[in-house]
Amino acid sequence: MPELPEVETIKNDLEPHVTGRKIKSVTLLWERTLQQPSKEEFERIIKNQKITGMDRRGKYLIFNLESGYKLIMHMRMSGSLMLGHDNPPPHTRTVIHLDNDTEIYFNDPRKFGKIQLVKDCQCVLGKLGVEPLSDEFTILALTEILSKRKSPVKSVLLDQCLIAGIGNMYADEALFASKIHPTRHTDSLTGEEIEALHRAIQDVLRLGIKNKGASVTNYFRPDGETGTAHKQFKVAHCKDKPCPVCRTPLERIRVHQRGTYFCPNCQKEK
DNA sequence: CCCGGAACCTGAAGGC
DNA sequence: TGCCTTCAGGTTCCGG
Repeated sequence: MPELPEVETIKNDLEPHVTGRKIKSVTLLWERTLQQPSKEEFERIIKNQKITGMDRRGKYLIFNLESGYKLIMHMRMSGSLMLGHDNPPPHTRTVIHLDNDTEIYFNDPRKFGKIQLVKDCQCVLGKLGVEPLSDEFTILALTEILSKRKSPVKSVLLDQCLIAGIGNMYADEALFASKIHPTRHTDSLTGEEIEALHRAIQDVLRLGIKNKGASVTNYFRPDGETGTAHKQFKVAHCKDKPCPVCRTPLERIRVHQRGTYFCPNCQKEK
């Protein structure tokens, strides 16, 4: 499931191959992937657009087009992008044909992924919260974010309106690294714990990017390689393994409707 | 505001 | 082997 480090990796891998290229056309193989505008309008607007660069915001991937339009993608659960020449992998939902005979394949087995073509990003990205690796994400900013909710701390980390880009895996990793139980309510956290959480969020995301993302399920990089971030996960998807710190068997519970991995010894409920 | 649950989907995994 | 059920979790929407 692509989260911030996976999307950042896709962006970094893809950008040098597509910047300056012109989009000849786009083939929609599963039309519901396109959220807006209509198919006809989309195909008309995108034709012959030059890609001037790429950006990421939260878990969204953005292709900047010469006309000012933005092609925005969200991988949701199982989406990935691949580069190739006339060899779309199974579950390819959209093909972007570039002017050098290269093709970008939007591959998405579960069909949850979304593509949008808009003039103004704000209608798509406007509600997103702070970028956790930006200068704006200070300890004070996190303190204010946490004070806005009285829900379990994991729910807050997953709320894209508050902090953009953290998903299930990196939320668990950040909570483990800061020794905070995932169901702890935000109003019970001490200043020290908030400081530790702030650091942990940035650490786990940076490490994820450094390792080119985590390939736990469907995630592949555009060259078909997997990332290696999951190999360094301490708790995410590690049920019944011993805690790397204290050897207590890790547990899996359900928080915010998500499978949540944690160490019952290192991350006490109170 | 907050929470729980359903919907969107398919492939993998587990039970029998 | 094969059918069946359950599970995986990002986002949106809906009801309480």
